[in-house]
Amino acid sequence: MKREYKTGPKKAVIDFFRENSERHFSVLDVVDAVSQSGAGKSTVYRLINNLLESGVIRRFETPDSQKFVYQYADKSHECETHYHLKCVKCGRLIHMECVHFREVCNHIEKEHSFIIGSKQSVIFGECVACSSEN
Amino acid sequence: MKREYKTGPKKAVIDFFRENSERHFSVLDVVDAVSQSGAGKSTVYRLINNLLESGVIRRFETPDSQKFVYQYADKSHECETHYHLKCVKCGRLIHMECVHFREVCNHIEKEHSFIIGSKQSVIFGECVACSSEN
DNA sequence: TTGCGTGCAAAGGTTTTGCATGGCA
DNA sequence: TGCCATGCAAAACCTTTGCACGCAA
Repeated sequence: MKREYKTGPKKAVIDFFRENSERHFSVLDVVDAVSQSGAGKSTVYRLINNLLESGVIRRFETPDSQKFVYQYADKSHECETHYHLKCVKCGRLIHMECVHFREVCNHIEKEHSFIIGSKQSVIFGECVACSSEN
Repeated sequence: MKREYKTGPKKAVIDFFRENSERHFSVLDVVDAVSQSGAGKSTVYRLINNLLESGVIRRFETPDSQKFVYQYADKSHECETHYHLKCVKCGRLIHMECVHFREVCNHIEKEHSFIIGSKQSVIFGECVACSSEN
């Protein structure tokens, strides 16, 4: 049986993600952010992969770069049942409850023969704040 | 003023994407596929970046791997105006015209204050063929 | 005391870059 | 002939791995 230890680096990484849950970071951003706590690079890589697998954080692609970014997955949200909008400008993730959207998903499943994975799908666009800046 | 040359490697890469427009490939897949034509690795990298920028191909993330894949962007489809479903199993890209979906996008823009970028957003899920396999 | 988690350094893999050459127009 | 595109090799980068040690339980 597998035990799990509570350690400094693990706490540092989780805290960092939680305290900045509105934003996303590349692995190296995180390495940088927690380096003062003494956590090494490979540990951060290992932790991020663990957290990703256990669903504590989520992974996103960025439109411009080749790198992935990671963001805290707030478990207080019921992410199984709703949909996600992500602003390509500021990175903000919006958890959207929307009956109409769910109805359309059902429609797509019936009429377009496609089962939408709401967990895997992120709809990109621009949030109010960013679009009003233009 | 910038001229553009018609060259062997360029033709090989574009042809490969066009002839396999239903599927997606990593850069190294393409390197492999066109290697017989004599095209080198760095050239393929450069070509893929060019084609991506000019919109001839599109980039997708893969759910499991750290690598991106690329797929021919069929210009005969009016991708500005419709939506995209992509099967996470087989990679098939479905160009969906759907009035209901468009209505919901308008709804989201008005009520949820979020402007959906239909070009950037890909909805992941499972196509009929793949979901009936289970 | 046990064995998981860590740090360091090295290895592995992918992508980019520099530079001389080749070939399209 | 001019200059863009290419191939090769090296460099730059990012990520994973091996191993010995430290530390939580």
